[in-house]
Amino acid sequence: MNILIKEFNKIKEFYKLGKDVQLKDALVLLKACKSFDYKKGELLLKQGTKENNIYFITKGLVRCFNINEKGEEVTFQLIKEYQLVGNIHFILFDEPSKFNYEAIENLKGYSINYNTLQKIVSNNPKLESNRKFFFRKILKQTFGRIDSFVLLSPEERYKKYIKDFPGIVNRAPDKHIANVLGITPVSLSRIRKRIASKK
Amino acid sequence: MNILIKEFNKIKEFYKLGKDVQLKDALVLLKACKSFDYKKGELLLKQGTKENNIYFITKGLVRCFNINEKGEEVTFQLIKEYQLVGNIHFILFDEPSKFNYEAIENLKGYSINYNTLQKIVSNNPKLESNRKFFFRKILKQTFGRIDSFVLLSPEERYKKYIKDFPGIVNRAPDKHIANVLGITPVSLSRIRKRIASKK
DNA sequence: TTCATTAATTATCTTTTGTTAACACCATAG
DNA sequence: CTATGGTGTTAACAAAAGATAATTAATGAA
Repeated sequence: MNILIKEFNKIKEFYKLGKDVQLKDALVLLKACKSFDYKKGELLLKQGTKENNIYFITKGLVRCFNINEKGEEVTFQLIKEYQLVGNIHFILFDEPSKFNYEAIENLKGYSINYNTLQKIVSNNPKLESNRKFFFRKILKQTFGRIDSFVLLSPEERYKKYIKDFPGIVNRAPDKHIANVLGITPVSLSRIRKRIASKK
Repeated sequence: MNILIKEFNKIKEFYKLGKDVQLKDALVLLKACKSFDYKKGELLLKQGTKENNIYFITKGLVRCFNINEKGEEVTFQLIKEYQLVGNIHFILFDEPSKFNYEAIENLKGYSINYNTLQKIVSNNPKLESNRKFFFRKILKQTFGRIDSFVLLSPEERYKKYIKDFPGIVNRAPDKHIANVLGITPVSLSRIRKRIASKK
C-alpha cells in the first residue's frame, strides 16, 4: 500500500494532475491494472499493430523506435520511470503504431487495456476531468522538443537534453541518444569531446 | 449562409471532425463569433500576455514568432486558411504566450473568446465530443514535425514542407520559412539552388 | 518614377556534420 | 581463457551549414 501511495504521487507530480484527485479516486483504476515484468530486450508494443495496452513504468527504461524502409532503427524517444507507454498512433489517430517499444533495461510496472481504462475514467468524474492533464503533458513535451530543434544547435540541444532528462544519457547507448537529438552517433561523440575540452 | 456552409465544411475536413456534427450544431458557436479584419503587419496576440481569443482564419496568413533575449525574431510556424490561432501556452499550460501572432497578409476570419467557446461547447454534447479532434490534429502536426527533425536532413525537410504545405513558400519570406525548418536563410537559399541544379 | 529599405542570393571562409572505416573497449557465451 | 559481437572513439575526407559581408533583386513609400 505504501508503495502505491508513492507511485500515485509520482504520477500526480509528473502529469501535474489536479490537487483534488485523491488516491481513492485512482484506486479504481489501479485495481484494474495488472503488474508486469519485462526482461531487457523484450518488446512491449510492435510497429504496425493496433495493440491497445497502456504501460505505466515504475522501474526501467523503454526505447521507442521506428524501423524505416532501409531496415534501419531510428530511436524517437526514451521513456523512463513514472511515465506512460502507449500506442499513441492507435489511440490518438486510429492508425497502426509507427513505433516499436522495447525494454532496454529490465522493466517493472502496471498495465491496463486502453478500452478498460476509458470506461473506468468515463465513469469517474474526478478522473475524467483529469484526463486533459495527460494530453497537456504530452503536448508540452512535444512543443518543447520542436522548440529545441528550431532554436538550438545540436550541441545546445544535447546540453538541454541532459538537463531536462538527467541520468538518461548514462542509461542508454549513445546511438539512441543521437537519434533522439537528430544527429549521428559520431557527431554526438565529437560534441561530447568539444564540451569537455571547453572546461 | 452559403459561405458559412463552405467554411464549416473546411473546418470539418481540416480537423477531421466526426461525421455526425452538422452545421446546425456549429451554428450556436458561429453565432457567438464576431468577424475580424486585420491589416498586414498587425498583431493578433502578443508574447508575454494571457490574451484569450481564438481566431479562425478564412483568408490570409499568420506568422507565429518568438522574440528571444537577443531581440531576434524566430518564426515558429506559419498558419494559413481554415486553421485556428490561439494562445496555446495560456490555454494548455496556463502560462503567458511565448509567441507573437502577426498577420503577414491581410486577414479575415472569425474570433471568439476562449471562455465563451468553452461554455458553449460544454453545453452541447455533439460539440463536446468533437473537442478531442482539435487536440488530435495539433498533436499529429507536432509529432509529424518532430519526425521530420529526427529523420530528415534540412534538404529533405524543406521538400517535405513544400509538399505538406503547398503554396506557403510563395507567400512568406524565406527567412521565416528558414526558421520554421530550423536552418538559416542563407542555407535555405543554397538548398533551393542545389535542388534546382539536380533537375 | 525614384529613392530608400528590406529581402534574397552569392561569395568567402570557418565550423560542424555526415560517412566510412579502423581501432579500442567491454561484456558475455562458449 | 579466448572468441565474438556490440558499442564508443578517433581519423580522414567530403558535403553541408553557419557567419559575415557584398551584391543583386524586390518592395513600398514619397
